Amino acid sequence: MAQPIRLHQVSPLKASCHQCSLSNLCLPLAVEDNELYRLEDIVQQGRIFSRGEHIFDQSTPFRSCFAVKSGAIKTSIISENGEEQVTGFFMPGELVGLDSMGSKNYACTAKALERTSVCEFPVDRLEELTAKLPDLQHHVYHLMSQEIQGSHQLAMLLSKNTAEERIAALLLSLSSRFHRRRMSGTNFSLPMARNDIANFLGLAVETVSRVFTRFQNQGIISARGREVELLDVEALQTVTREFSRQNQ
Amino acid sequence: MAQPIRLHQVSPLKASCHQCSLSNLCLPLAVEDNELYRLEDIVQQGRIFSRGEHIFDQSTPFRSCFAVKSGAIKTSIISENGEEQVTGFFMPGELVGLDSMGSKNYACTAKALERTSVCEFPVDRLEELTAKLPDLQHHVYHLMSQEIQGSHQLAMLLSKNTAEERIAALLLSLSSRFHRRRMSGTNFSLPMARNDIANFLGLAVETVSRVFTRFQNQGIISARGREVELLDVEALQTVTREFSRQNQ
DNA sequence: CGCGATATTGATTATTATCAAGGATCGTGG
DNA sequence: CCACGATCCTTGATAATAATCAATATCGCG
Repeated sequence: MAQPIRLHQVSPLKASCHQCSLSNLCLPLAVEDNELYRLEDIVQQGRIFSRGEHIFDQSTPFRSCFAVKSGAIKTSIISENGEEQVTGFFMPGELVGLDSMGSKNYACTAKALERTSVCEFPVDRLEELTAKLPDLQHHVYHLMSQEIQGSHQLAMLLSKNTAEERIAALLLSLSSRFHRRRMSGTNFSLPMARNDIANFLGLAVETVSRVFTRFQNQGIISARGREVELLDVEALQTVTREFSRQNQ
Repeated sequence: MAQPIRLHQVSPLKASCHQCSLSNLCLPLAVEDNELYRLEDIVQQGRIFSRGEHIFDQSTPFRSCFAVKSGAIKTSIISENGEEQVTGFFMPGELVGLDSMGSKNYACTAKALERTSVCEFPVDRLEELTAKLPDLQHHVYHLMSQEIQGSHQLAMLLSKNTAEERIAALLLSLSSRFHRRRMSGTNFSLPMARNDIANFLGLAVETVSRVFTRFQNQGIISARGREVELLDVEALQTVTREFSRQNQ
């Protein structure tokens, strides 16, 4: 039983999911230890992208999903007229490209927000593997449904909430995602520019700026550029719920 | 080979995908004829829901996906404060519940907009079957990714487009979905109330009403209640692209 | 036929976009 | 290491789209 595992680990091109600190967030989460070699077998050792580089481009042939190992990625769709909509931010341990599963071409463009390393899962191999490992298949379904749900939440945010509520929600989301990686949930560095935040939340950059300063004046956060400190998480949570108070 | 098929078809509780007029839109689309019995084997003959009835409720245990056979369904999520967001409309041939795949509970509530019949696919059996039929697995991935993409498009619509553009886009979407079923794409009956349209598109009901009358005055559509006729499809398409013109 | 739910229309308000300008920060090359 | 340009961020003034408030009209159903 141990033999085949070793055999696969020796290849320098294969990632070692066993040793990855993100294995409890990423796909290995759904794979038994003694089956992990099968995942390692299809993973391609990640390239490193520097800030601004594209991991993949919308409408080019869909080949792989990518797990973020370090850094951060933003995905966006471009409409026929060239209008961009940021559809998501992806942090270490998160899987990019699920919105293209089962499609011929990538449904969006993925861009590194900072120096970013990724693990690559070729989809043909991934589909083969999910057919063999029910738990992995279940997990992929789960991740995809999570992405649908997240997108629905975003739609809700966009159509029902004020600028302050949207930004509070984003800050809290980032906070919990940092926290999950055992990093500070109150003191972190935003991987994205104000512009990306604005686009993602359906706001103008100026509005984002104004809300940041308003939150600072209220002592809820402290921000210098991309460095953010959440001084009053409860207040932020209140802001996201504020809407409901007024309406009931 | 023909024997097992017959054997399964005789059960009165099993749906006959073979004979279903929607088999080219629904899951059978991805299953070979000689494997179709396996799908029929897990399908539960659809119940019929009258207008307003719930097919399933958010936060109750996730058991099944449902294919719409006739009628129409709306899905919506309710936030902690009771705020509702309509997340989608489902027409015959479309699959409801994918946003809950891999989850313990339903992620949304599904409600019949009119008298609606459905086919039920229990997820445990469906997951088993997708593991055995690679084409079906691929198709489910495809449908889920389509739902992610649709949701991203909605986010784009909500954050970047005017009321007129949003409504034009919805009308065109419905038109093409009717057309796909070989029904008129220019003369149909809206399955949902103005309220649902408004909620889905992030608008106030009054705004929806106003846009409808504006479109009528411009001779683009003709509407009496839920009966709609698209008089000038090109004009509608122009409206959805109007935004781009102005910005470049 | 009548009631409640749904839809339309009008007047006013408010949130956020847009326009405009200045200030900070970053990265690069001299 | 500093200077430069470019990008990014902030702040202010004004404008516009759609929400809200309010009232009436119509539809659908029992």
